[in-house]
Order: sequence, then C-alpha cells, then structure tokens
Amino acid sequence: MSNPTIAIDRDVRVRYAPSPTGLLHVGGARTTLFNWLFARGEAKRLGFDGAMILRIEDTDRNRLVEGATQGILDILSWFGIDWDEGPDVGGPYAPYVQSERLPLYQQGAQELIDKGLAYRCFCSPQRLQQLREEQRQKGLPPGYDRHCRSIAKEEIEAKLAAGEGYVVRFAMPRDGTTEVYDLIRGESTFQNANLEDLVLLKSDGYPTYHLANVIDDHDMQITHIMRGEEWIPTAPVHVRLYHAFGWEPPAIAHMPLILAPGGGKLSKRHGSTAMEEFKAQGYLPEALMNYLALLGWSLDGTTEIFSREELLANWSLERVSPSPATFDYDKLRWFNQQYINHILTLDDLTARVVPFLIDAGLATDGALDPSNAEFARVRDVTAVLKDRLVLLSDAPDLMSFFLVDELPPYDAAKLIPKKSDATQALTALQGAFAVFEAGAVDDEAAIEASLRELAEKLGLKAGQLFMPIRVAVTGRTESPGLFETLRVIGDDWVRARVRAAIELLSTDG
RNA sequence: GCCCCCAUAGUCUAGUGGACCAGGACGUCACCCUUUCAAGGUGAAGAUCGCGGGUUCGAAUCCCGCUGGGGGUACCA
Repeated sequence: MSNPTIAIDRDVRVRYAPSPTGLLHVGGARTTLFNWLFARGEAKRLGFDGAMILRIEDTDRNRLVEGATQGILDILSWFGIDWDEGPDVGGPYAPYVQSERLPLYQQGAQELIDKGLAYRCFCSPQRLQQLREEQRQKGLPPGYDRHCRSIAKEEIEAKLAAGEGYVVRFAMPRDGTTEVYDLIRGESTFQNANLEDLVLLKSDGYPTYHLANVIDDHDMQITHIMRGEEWIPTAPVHVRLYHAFGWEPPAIAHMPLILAPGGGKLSKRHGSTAMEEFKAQGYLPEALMNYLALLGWSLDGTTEIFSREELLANWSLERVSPSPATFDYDKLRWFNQQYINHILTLDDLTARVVPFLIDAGLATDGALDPSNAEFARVRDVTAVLKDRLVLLSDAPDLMSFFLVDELPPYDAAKLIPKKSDATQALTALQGAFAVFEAGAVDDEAAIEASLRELAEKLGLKAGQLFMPIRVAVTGRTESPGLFETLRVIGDDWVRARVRAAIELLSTDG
C-alpha cells in the first residue's frame, strides 16, 4: 500500500494520448484527469512547471473514426481539462498527431535495424495465424517464433528487391531480465525470454503504439508516463526500446483499471461508458470529475466532495491505489445530486437545465438568456424541485406541469386519496376552487391558512384536501410542496385546472 | 496454457506493527420531519481485514505459499 516516494525533481511534462477510434471512455477520462492533476496540481504545488500535452495516436487506419478527434477534444474541454500543447493549439513539438509524424518513426525503425536491434520480418499474416493455431493446438504459449530474425542478408536483399512486404520487429534480448519501476507499484522484474519481438513498424509504414509512443514521448520530452494498467505487460519492451535508442525512459505509473459492476471490462452492457453519454444523460462535469477522482485515489478516506480547485490543491500520485476499482453508477448519481441540490447556484443550475427543456420542447431558445423572462420562469420552477432532480435529463418530466398550459389526461381515480372517497374529493375541490377564486396563490402563507381552515370546516384531514388539489393542478400524486407548487403554477392555471378536475370527477363519478 | 497486476463490508475507500473487537461514503433497512415525492436529520444491519503458514511481546499492516479477481498474450491502442 505504501507507494514508493515520488520524486518530482524537475518540471513535469505529461501527456494523454487517445486514439481517435470512437467516443472517450470514462476510463480514458480518469487517466486524463490524473495526468492533469499531476501536472497542474501536484507538480505546481511543489514549485515546478507542469505541462499537459495532448497527442493523437491515429496509427491504426482501420479503426479510425471520422470526427473522433474533435469529439475527444470537445468532451475533454467540457469535462474541465485543459492542455498546453495539442493538435488544436500546437506547441513546440508539433505536430501532435502521429499520422503526421511518420518519417520520425520510419527513421527510428531504420536506426534500430542499422544497430542490429530490430529486423525486417517478411512473414505473412497467414503464416502468423497458422503459427498461432499450431501453438494453441500444442498447448504452447502463442507468440512469434522469430523466424525472420536470423534470415541471411542476401535473402533479405532479394525479398526487398522483389518488392515483398514486411514489418519491422524489435529484437528483444533472448535472455536476462528487464526491470520496470512503476511509481505506484514499485519494481517488477520481467524475464526477457517471455517477451516478444513486437512489431514496431507495420507493413503499411505506420508505427505500432510501441514504437510511436516511445519515440514521441522522448521527442516531446515527456517526463512521466501515466497510463492504464493494461500497458503493464508491454512496459518492459518499452523500457528496452528506450535503451535501444540510447534514451533514458520517463518515469512510469500505471493507473488502476476501472472495472464493471460484475467484474471485467466496463462495457455498454452495464450502462453508459462514454463521456458523451454521461453528458447527454445530464451528469454534471464537476460531479463526474469528483467521482472519477475518487476512483483509485483518496485524500483521507473521509472527504468526498472536491471541487476542481480542491482536487488541484490536494491530489497526489502517492495516494493513488494500485488496485482496480469498480464503477458504481449509484454513487455517481449521488454526486450529481449533491452538486445539483447543494452546490450549484440556482442561476447556474437553471442555465444547465434549460437545454434539456428546449430539447423536450418545454422551453424556447429565449430561455437561454438569463435576462429573459422565460429564464426567470424556469428558475422559479427549478427552485421548487431541484432537490428531487438527480440528472438534468430528469428535468423535462419533473417540470412539465409547470411549463405546459394543458395537463396531459390523467385518471380521475388519482383525485381520490386513499383514505377518502369521490364525494369527499369533489367537495374538497369545490371548496378549494372557492378559495382560489377569492385569493391569489402567490401569497403562500395566506393560501395555506385558507386551505387549512377549509379542511377543518369540511371535517377533512389536511391530506384529504391537499392531495386532490395536488393531482388537479399537477396531474400527478407526487410534487413539490403544495403551496409553492400553486404559487409557481399561478392563479390562472390553478383555477382552470381545478375547474377541469371538478368536471372530470363529476362526469366520471 | 504462459506472463503480469491486484486483494479491508454488495461498492468506493481510511488504515504504512500497539490508541482498530477496523473509521468515512454510496447502497440497503428503520425512525424523525411531513400535504405527496424528494431533500434533510437520527440510527441500524453489513468486514472471522480472501485462506494458510511464518516473523514479532504484538500484524489489516512485514515475509512465503495458496486461492480468487483482473489484465496481457494482434501488422489495436
């Protein structure tokens, strides 16, 4: 548990390097967050500079998704992460897109070939597949058999001359060990014999992750690699690669994995996994950041709510746990609710609710402007039911009866409370109607006094009077407090709806 | 199969040899508040600190083994 001491003894440069193959996964967002907190928070607290770099690893042309890069940049900004260098803002080590850096990798591969530390491999995909098949059948560990590692120079020349395709593979040492020092796990020793001659350069001239990440991290002066735990198995190869180039590897920290509730990888089967989905469902970026920060990190085991600034002020790599964490949707919801109900200002919350109402056709673009009356209207509504809002996307359903003139049809039976009957309910509504005719609902205290008086006069319990009114004006049995609900709905609608309820109950009964 | 990582309640976690018959939070349950639903308040249940061996006067904390979970095993990242 006690992590090795992390020495930040120089200016820090970290990077997040997504591949534009789709939407940004929460795991990726968490990794980005930790990188960002390390550079912008911890390093700066210690008096060093901390630079955040974004690099696009688009070396797999098959999985490339159009527009994915922009989507990742956008959602990262929404999340609250910013960066100093990247594909959109440039920087001293541009370009920050790997497909634009191809010559660098090809030169690197050639350099290793020249040094005898890498070799061309002419094996066809078919042969490799067949090889794996045979190994599987014999119960042998799968892996490249290094067939091309020792072919004669003349043969290589001949194949090259014949225009045969090839990949470049790393010539791993066949014996000995490689040590990897992980900032949160300490040292691990790997047997070189277990490590493969990984492909460095693909036959299409693009590098694999292994080559590109080593060359770029070195070229971009990355000081700390903080990436997912799934990279632990290839870390020793990367270390060997740095040595092959004669470079000092950056410090490495592998962040704990985020697991699905049932175990295993978090996938769509369990719920949302992409940041865009969480955004669309009405999760707040600050709630997401707060929750994700606590997945694998904690300050003291007690403090739960952290603003972005508090995270910057407190987060440290030293307190990142090595063990994987299960994603808990319920707890995320709780954080969202905390921010909605207790942390955001009413104006802020209102501004975030508005787009969801517009999408649902419950507000117009006019509500976007805080100086507009429609915004004020939504703010009044938000004020009375924010404590039952968990997701912003809940807003349209929760708020609809405040925002539409005509209530959708509802069952007349709902007007009759459990411990009451139709006659009582009708009497209650008729009495209430008289009260609403006599006084304005914007005086909550006065209306409450009048209605309580009415209940007493009719010999009804408060609930027997209030519930029919509630259903009459909202169409449902659940709502905010009755008097504030009446106030926000307003006199005209209240009278019309109570009148309609009386009619419904009379004709229905 | 092989390699690697991890291991405190259902979940996130605190805990770095004695103040821990293990603290906080989510979730669950109960009660209070109450015009409904929430929110809020109070409280409860829930962990033989995965198991077995050591080391030590003393271990959740150190060591070894096992088990379990997870990751990797691609011309994907």
